[in-house]
Amino acid sequence: MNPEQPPQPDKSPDSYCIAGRLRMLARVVTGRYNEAFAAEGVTFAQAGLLMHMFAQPGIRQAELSKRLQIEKSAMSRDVQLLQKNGWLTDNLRNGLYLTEEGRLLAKRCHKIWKALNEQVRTDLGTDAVDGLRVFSDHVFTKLLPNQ
Amino acid sequence: MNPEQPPQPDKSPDSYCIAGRLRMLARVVTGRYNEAFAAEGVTFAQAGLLMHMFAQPGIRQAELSKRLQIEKSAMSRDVQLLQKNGWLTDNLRNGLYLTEEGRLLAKRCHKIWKALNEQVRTDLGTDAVDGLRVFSDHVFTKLLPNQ
DNA sequence: AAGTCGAAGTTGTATATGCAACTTGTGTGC
DNA sequence: GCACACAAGTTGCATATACAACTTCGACTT
Repeated sequence: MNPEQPPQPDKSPDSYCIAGRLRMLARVVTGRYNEAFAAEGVTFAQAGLLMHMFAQPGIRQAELSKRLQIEKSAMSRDVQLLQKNGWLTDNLRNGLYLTEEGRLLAKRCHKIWKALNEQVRTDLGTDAVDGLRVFSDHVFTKLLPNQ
Repeated sequence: MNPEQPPQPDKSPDSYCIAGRLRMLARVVTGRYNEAFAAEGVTFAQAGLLMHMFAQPGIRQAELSKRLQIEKSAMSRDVQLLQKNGWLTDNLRNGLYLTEEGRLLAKRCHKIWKALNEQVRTDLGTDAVDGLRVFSDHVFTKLLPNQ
C-alpha cells in the first residue's frame, strides 16, 4: 500500500485508500474536537447529539440515526449514556427532550463548537473545506442507497 | 445546527461541522468496505493492518501508530486481535510478522481492496477524490503537530 | 376487539478507539 | 556495570460503533 516510508502519516498521493484516509482524518479531527469539549466533560459525539436535540426537541432516535448515518442500536446506546448523565428526560421512546441541565450544557457546547469549527475552517482554508464538501456531496448522491 | 429537515442525511451546505461530517463519511464508507471484506471474515480495519504488515514485514506498532494516527494502546489491541486469529507470529515486541496464513489472507484482502477502491473512486468521480485529497493534504500540513 | 405487520427501540456480542497509568525495553552518561 | 531517562508496549476503564436477534409500539384490517 505504501512501502518504505519513515514514521509519518500515511499520505501516499495516488490511489490512496478512500476508507483508510477518511478514518484517519476522522481520528485526527475528532481528537481536536474532543479536546475542546473535554472541559465540559463530554465528547464531541455527545455534544453533537445534545446540540441536535436542543435544535429540535422531541426528535426521534430513528430520525437522528438517518441524519447522522449511525446504526439504530448505536444511537440507542448513545442516547442511554446521555440519559444516564441526567441530560435527557426519561420518555426516550416518545422523542428526545433535554432536561434543563441538558439544555444549559447544549448551549455551552454550541458556543464551543461554533468557535472551534470556525477556527478549524480558518486553519484548513477554503480549499480544504470546499474539497471536503465536494467529496461529501458525491458520497451522499452516489453512495447512499435511497434517500 | 440543522433544524427542520426531514429524515435525511445531514448535509447542510454552509458552516457544516467538519468533525461531524468526517465521522459520518467514515461510517458510511467504512460500511461499504466492511461488506466487501466480510467474505474473508475480517473488517476493513483488520485488512488494512494486514496489508501494511505484508508490505513491510517487521514494522513496529509505533510506526503503524504514527502512520495511521491510531493511538498506541488501540494499536496494541488491534494487533493482539490479529494474533489471536493466528495471522501474526508471537514476537510482537520485535516487529510485526505475518504467519503463512496471514500472508495468504493479506493477499486476498489486497485483491479485494484494489478492486473496491477503484470501484469507489469511479463511483465518486475524480472531483470527489481530488476534493478529499486536497482536504487531507491540508489536515496533514496544518493540523498535525510535528511531523 | 383481536390479529398482524412493519417501524422503532433494546440487548447480546464483538470490534475500534482514546486517555491514564503502568511495565518493559533500550540506550546514554557516569 | 548502574542508574536514569525515554520510547515502546500493555492494561484498566470508558465510549462509539455495527450486526443480529429480540421486544415493543402503532396502525391497519377484518
